[in-house]
Amino acid sequence: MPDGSQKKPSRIQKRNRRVILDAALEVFSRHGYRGSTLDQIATEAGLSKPNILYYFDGKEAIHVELLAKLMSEWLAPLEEMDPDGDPQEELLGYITKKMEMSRAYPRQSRLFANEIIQGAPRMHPHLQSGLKPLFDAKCDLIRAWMDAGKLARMDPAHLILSIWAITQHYADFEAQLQVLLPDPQTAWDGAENHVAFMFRKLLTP
Amino acid sequence: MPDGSQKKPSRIQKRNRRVILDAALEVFSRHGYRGSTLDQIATEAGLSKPNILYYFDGKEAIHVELLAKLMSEWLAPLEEMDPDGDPQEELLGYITKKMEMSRAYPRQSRLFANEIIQGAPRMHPHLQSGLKPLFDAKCDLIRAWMDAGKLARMDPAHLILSIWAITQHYADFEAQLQVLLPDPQTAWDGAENHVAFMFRKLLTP
DNA sequence: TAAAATTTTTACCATTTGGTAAATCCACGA
DNA sequence: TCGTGGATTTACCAAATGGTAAAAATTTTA
Repeated sequence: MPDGSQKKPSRIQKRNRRVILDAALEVFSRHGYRGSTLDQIATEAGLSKPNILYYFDGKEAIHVELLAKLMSEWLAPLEEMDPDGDPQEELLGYITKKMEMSRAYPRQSRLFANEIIQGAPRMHPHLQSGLKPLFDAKCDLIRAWMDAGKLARMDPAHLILSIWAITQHYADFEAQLQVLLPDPQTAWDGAENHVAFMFRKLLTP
Repeated sequence: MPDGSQKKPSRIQKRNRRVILDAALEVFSRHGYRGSTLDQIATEAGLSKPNILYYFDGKEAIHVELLAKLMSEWLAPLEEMDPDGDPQEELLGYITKKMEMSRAYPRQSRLFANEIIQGAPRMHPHLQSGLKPLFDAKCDLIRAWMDAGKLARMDPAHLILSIWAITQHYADFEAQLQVLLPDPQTAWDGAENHVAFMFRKLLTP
């Protein structure tokens, strides 16, 4: 009796939960929570709808699990920013990593964007308890770097927000990009170059 | 017999179409196309569902009309960028105007974001025919400014994309912002300052 | 003011949606 | 190999959804 149980998951259980979550990510990231249906997810997963409800307590449970997973994966690179490293290299490294994530995992980025645009109804607690403390800590770190004269002085909070804005944009607005910059390879290379150039110039004291 | 007809609209017709479009903007911008229902729009508009279908051909027709309106309003400030003005002031003026629009009309911004994130199914032609030519023209203009040594050299396309990314972010991710920067007044002032500072430094040769 | 036209409501409908109960299938250890 | 518990399907619901037909109410016009 799976869904939210605590027993050790069997091989088939692990496989199907993974398949379902992957299908759900595909669907939710495109249509948002309310715009997605269990039937779509079931079709995408190659399973029947009741079969999906055998593994998860319901539509919302799947969404919540995806968001929780997203949160930890998405925050990791920010956590890794080293207070003892070179400030500019640490920040630029973070920016590069975020760009790579946008390119490699656009679905996660869109899942997050959808949730936030819709007012973060299911993610609000996670933002408060997970994101906020880390955000504040990193703002302090960046401010300290600026105080030490290692970075140009500016508002650390808005600096981080700009980084998120630009890196996420390339994932979330892919459809627009494909119209404006038809060759994806050139577009991504150009994007990474531009973003690195932009923030290097901005951060240099 | 309204909906898509051509006769001169009566006073009551104009008022109700406006009320419906405003309600639809509220709902679509929050939940996306598929996540929104006619009942929600009807409630928000203070009209009955059949009454709404008396004024519009259907759910999709409302959405399409909103997107068309959005397109022209959103492109105007970009069009106004004057080739004969001072390059830095023109670009910074555009950026400021976009920030003001994000603050004043976050619903339009979210409507657009939702549509693009979902793959631009209804807006793709508009992007191709409306946005793309203007985008290319402004890229050429900016490149010419750079060639004249008036702006730091960089990829004009990605410069414009960065501007859009950051200005839209403040509208679309309002829910996140409210967690990270709880005082809205301070947040917006800080945002406008930061964005102006950032792009001034970036653009200065 | 009465007829004509427009606007709104009432009463539906077919389909979709999230979800359930029970029957059936199937893998695997004794 | 056979029984047992986990996995899957079948057959359903009740509610929600986009939409329609026609009656009723209201406004405009002659």
